Amino acid sequence: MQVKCRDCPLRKLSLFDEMTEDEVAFQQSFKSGEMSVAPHTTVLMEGSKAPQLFTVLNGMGLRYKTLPDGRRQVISFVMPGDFLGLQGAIQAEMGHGVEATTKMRLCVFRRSDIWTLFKNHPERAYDLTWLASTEEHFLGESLATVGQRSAMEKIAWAMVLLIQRGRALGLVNGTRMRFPFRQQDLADSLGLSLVHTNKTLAKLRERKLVSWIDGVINVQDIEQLSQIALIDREGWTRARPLM
Amino acid sequence: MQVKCRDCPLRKLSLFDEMTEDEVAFQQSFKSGEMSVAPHTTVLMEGSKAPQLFTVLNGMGLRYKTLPDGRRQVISFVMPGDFLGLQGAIQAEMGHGVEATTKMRLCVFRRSDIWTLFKNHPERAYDLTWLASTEEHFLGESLATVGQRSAMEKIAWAMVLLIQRGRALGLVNGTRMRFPFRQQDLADSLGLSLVHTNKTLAKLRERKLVSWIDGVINVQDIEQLSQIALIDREGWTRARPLM
DNA sequence: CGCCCGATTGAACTCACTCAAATACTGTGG
DNA sequence: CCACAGTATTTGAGTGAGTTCAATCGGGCG
Repeated sequence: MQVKCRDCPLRKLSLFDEMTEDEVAFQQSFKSGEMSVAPHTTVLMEGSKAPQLFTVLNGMGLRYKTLPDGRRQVISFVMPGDFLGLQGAIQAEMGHGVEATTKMRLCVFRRSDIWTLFKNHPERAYDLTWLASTEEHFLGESLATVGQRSAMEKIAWAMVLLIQRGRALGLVNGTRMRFPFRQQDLADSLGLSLVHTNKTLAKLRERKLVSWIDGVINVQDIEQLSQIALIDREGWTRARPLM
Repeated sequence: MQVKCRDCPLRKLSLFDEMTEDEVAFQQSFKSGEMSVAPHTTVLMEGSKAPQLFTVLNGMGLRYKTLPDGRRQVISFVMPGDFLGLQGAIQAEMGHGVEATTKMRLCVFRRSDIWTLFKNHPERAYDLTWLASTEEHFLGESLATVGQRSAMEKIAWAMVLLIQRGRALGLVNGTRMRFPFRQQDLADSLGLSLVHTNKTLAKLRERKLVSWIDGVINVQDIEQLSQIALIDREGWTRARPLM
């Protein structure tokens, strides 16, 4: 029932780099299985050293960190094509947890094979570094947003980036995208309270810039949203490796 | 006048991994020179694709991102042993800028040699990924701080982490460490205003937990500071690679 | 039907921000 | 050696963006 790497639907997206026959073959051998999880399952635990690495085939989720007193920071939203668990494989342990918000299908790799990859497949090792480095880049953007932007700017920023990402993944229908999270999740990702997030979303809805109703985001005016969010250069549409 | 890698003073610190003869030799061949810069020099420009990579030999600086309207987020403080420019080498361009706050001496590497490294030195390639992944980890921590902690918690958190890092680098004298930044820099790193940063520092000084006067931090009660900051596990004292 | 969870709205509060001005320090030129 | 300008720190006062508390609404499900 498992998808062969050569038939992987994700590879067809222009968002992802072309792969050589050889690379596909190696990737296939690297793959140790698939995993399906129910909504609200913890895929990787904060602080754990998981024996596995994952690539998200479909479904959405989030990465998060919790403070000892329970406050939670959502680090990023997880979408198809995302590679999970690198920190746990390279470092002793994961710096954040990952949970599947919807049901999710994941491609599973053995952590212990990582070294083989570095030893015998330098292009793929390079790709891994690319991924880590890109993640770092994106976290820098998030940090700037959470640290410097106002609530209105934050929400607009998040909406623009989400829709851009969704578009690159073929998840956007016209101006609409499924977004199966709670307002609390968005609030926790931007360092805002739930109430204020709700009120700010209401304002953007009234102004007919973006709505998020019944789990569907509808971006009506991405130009103006980008302007509010102070987004200049184009976000993450560049081709990236797929593991 | 240049330091040979085998004599590199940083390598003597227990903070950094042991290196084999072979690794030292390669590192030496990878090294293309040294660079000294005056205080307040931009080492890497935001959005640029620099042809060089650096390891900081000594001096301090900061990584930052600026919004189109001038607001600035300080991403992290740069200390000796830090590896700079990986994003520019792997991605098309740097996601943040780097400036030397004090005068700084840097070890210079050619960006174009990166591929050789992946091809012929898998252990070092692994180390590079380690660094990127650790940076990501740390940015996650910062994000959680900026997004979730209160001003008092933020400042306490920053002071604890800085002193821990300084200690690992042998920059701490008893409880004191040189910290050649402006309050504005700390404020920009935590998403606080200058004024509030100043007042919060004053409170911590009155309570005799930490003082920061004349460019010197004096941590008087790290226990209580850690408690305020909600820091549980020990920070970054684990051994790391040195490039 | 009743329960639970998430979204929504109103109201009061407060933490952190902005504005403003004084003080302290450093380097420069006369 | 002093005057002056520019920069960083400190302090006070008033304001406001965003928080917290609280209550209601609405849909899905057992």
